[in-house]
Amino acid sequence: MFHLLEKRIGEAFASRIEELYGVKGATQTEQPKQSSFGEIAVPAAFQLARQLRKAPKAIAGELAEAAGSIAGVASVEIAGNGYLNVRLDRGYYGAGLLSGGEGPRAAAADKIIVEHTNINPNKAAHIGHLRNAVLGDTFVRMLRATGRNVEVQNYIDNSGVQVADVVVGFRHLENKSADDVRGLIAAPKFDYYCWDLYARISSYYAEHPEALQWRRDMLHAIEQGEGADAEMGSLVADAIVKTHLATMWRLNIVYDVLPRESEILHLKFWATAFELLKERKAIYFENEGKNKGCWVMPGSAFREGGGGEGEEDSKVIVRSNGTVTYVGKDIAYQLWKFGLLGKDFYYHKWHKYPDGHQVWASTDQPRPEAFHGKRRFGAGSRVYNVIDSRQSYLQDVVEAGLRALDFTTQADNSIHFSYEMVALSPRTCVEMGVELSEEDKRKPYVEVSGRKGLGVKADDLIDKLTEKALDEVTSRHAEETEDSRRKSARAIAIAALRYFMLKYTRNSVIAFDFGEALSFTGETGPYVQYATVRARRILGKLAERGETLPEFRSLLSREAMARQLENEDCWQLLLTASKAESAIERAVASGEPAHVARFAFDLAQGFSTFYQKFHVLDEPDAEKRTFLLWMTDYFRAQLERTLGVLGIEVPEYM
RNA sequence: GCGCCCGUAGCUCAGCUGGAUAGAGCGACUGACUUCGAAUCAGUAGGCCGGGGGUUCGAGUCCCUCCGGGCGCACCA
Repeated sequence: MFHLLEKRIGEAFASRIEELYGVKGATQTEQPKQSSFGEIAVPAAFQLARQLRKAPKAIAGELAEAAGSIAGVASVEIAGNGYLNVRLDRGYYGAGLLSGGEGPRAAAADKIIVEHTNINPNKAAHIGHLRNAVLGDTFVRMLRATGRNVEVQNYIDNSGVQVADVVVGFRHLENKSADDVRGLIAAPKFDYYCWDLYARISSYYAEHPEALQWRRDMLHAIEQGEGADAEMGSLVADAIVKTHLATMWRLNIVYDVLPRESEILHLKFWATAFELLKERKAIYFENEGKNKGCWVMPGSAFREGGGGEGEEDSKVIVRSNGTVTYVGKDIAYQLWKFGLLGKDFYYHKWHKYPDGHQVWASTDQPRPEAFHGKRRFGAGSRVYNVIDSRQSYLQDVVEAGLRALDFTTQADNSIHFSYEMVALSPRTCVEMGVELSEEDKRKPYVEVSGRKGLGVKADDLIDKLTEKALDEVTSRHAEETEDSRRKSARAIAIAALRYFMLKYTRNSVIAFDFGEALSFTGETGPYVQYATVRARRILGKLAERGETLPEFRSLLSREAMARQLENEDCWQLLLTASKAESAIERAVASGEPAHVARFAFDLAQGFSTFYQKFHVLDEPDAEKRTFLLWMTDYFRAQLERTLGVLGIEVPEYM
């Protein structure tokens, strides 16, 4: 509703401006800082002042005069030195909300691909990965909530160095056979086992550089895809991917398809991309200098303002030994995402979630259960790669690759959805018993490192949060069964975690601190849940008293709405609650899930004041009581909807 | 050296494409549970938005510069 009026008012003034001054263009609207100024402000007079060489105030006067009547608008006033402040017709607005407002939106035909999570399948997920997955998943939910068609991909680098290292660990440090590893996989916490093993082999390499030959051999064996080492590699990678999906499922995060690097290799995606790059002269063969014998992309392709004719700035795509680098594979993969490669994977069913959702994984052979044609993956019109900002250089190269191939539109639609890293606060390091170097102690935060095994594992954090939530729930609801209390505790823990990961904007470094992450008061997920639970409770009490929810539409006429909304508190609260659509749309436009989180908090805060101020069920005046009940139900619906976009569930009690 | 990001209240952070008197949470201090649940609410204190220039009707927001901090800049992924 608010969204609708913003648009209508903007358009109305745009057409008046064109009529009066012959100036075309969209007219922007704002939300005034002070509620006493009205609901929507139009600063158009300031922009026009320069072009027309006229005082803003005079222009504002003429515009206000010409405004005429706009449906839903009560008045237009001139304020300050040229603002146009619009006051809405409260009865109209309330009645509009009651009758369901905006109507359904048209479903989009084209597909947006969001790639997120992308954890190396060689160890347990940690908090850094959580930020990626929560950010990606929430953005997906935002896009879907606003009618977009989205496909979620989780790229699995199952044939890279990190997997190879863990297999080297099993083979050379532990002398394990494939069956030994199968045994470990069957036992709990295989991902934790690998976490430690990975740290061990990393430090072994540091002390015994000659052991790096093991890695090279292993990498080769895994890439070939044959032999005992390759078997162990896929065993490890597949098992770890399963643990990652399980961890993410705890957080309500699911995927549609898992494209795997092994298939990119075996199906020769790269070979096709390579031919294309050569043909269109996006890369060239270097005959001299330090990159002699390599295929490279000139630096001028991806660096601002060029500079880069020199070899210093160019990026190797194919090494002198003929193997392709990571970026090269990524270019091939990106081409596939846009359906530009002329090739596709085969797929098989990888995993079915408890709710029935099916995840597919790529495979290099046709399989009986594979599908054809109809529901192909990839071939999106826009691609969001959720990857931390440290990789922006490589992302620039990938984009430049598309551009060099003349896929300009696709390059423009390749979006690096970047975010800053999650580090550890020094205090948290101490709590975890990590010894810090003198240098690290002076830093504001310490970087997480898989190689050093330094980090907070995702499952540990979720467990810790759940236990704390369970304590809180138990202290209030000792009468409930353990199962029931655990169920609430899980929802609360996930809310705390997801909200914590979302409340910071993307390019702010999070210095992870247990104290802050474990907080359930103030601007947190549980706070928002609490407001929702309370709203539901009021409606629940109504039922307990033997009453049903009134027929709002017949009982609350437009006049009744107008009467009730004369109350300034009610009006302001309703206004806040009705901005969900507008807030989500704005957050999509700015690519900032934190804005949705912020809105959820505002909403919850609004309801909390409402709850405090009005005793709904004890209200003696019949019309007012009906109105307050409607407000309660409306808040409940908006809270639930917004929490849904954040991937947060509402517990029955807390 | 080059590129990107950050610097706003004691702490952690918001501030949408420049707009009216810069906002939250935590922490501190006052108050409010016989009430639809206090994981809450009402209130107080706390700011030269890192410094300095500029652009204009107007700058936390844009440009330049300096100072502090972080991250990148491999024939690693």
